[in-house]
Amino acid sequence: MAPTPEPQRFLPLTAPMFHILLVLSAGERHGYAIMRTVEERTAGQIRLGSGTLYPAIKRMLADGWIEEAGTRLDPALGEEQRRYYRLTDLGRQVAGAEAQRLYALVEAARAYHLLPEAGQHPAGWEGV
Amino acid sequence: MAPTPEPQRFLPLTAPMFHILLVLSAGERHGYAIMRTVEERTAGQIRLGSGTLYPAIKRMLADGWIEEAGTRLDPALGEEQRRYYRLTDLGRQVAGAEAQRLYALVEAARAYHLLPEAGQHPAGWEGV
DNA sequence: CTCGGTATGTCGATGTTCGACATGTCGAAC
DNA sequence: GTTCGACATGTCGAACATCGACATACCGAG
Repeated sequence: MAPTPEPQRFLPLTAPMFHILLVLSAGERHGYAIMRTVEERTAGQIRLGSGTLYPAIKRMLADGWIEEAGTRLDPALGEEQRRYYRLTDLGRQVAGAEAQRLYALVEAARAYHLLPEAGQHPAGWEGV
Repeated sequence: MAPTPEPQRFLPLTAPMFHILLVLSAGERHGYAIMRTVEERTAGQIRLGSGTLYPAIKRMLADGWIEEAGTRLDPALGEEQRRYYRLTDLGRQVAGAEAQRLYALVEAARAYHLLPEAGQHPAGWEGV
């Protein structure tokens, strides 16, 4: 039945790992841009230090969740040493599987009245 | 504005910790019952070993998320050595804050098309 | 009387995060 | 011209949590 039963074996993901997959799902980025985008997206609430980010990238490459999109020599920016990464199919599947896991937890939390009722957005949590 | 001392400072929670809070939010339980309830609730997908559970309980007690509800000598069960725990107000707040954090991540995942559109439940994920 | 389930707990190995440090470039301010 | 902050990548050690295995003990069924 399941064409790809694999991505679940990596769950659960840690928070930093999921945040990285999340920003990469929106497009290619280099390491520093991942940091900044996460910080921006969460209004400064989540900050990835380089000691978290770069080892995480290394593991994701090794596990085939992401691949290098080429070191770009941006013509407008001198010759910067930036390493760009993009999600692989597996990476997107892992991110999707983790998102479904989180979704199920949120539903459970609602059932136990830890959250406002379905459809209602709690104030101040629009985009973390 | 915040009447209580920042439950957010404990976030993010690890998966085992949140599962424990989740089952305790439904009522008092002893350690072994927590294990079995989590396993039951997730159709056997999540299993807490005792090496995860008991140290986690110890930390939660120390941080005031849970409190001992008394060692019960169940009259029908001889004198069993069971330690019951219940959520404190702080524990419920921490669980709620974590649930909101997860909710925001799910919304972000939806915005990035990692999940089916709003309101639709992906098949086979009703209660994990 | 042995086996499986209940019940609590420790131990060591492993893996991840976190903050600090290291290195180097670039443009703007002074 | 040099100092400063932002960009950019990376390593290191300490701290912490999980995980599976092991330890202990009681109980009832077969």
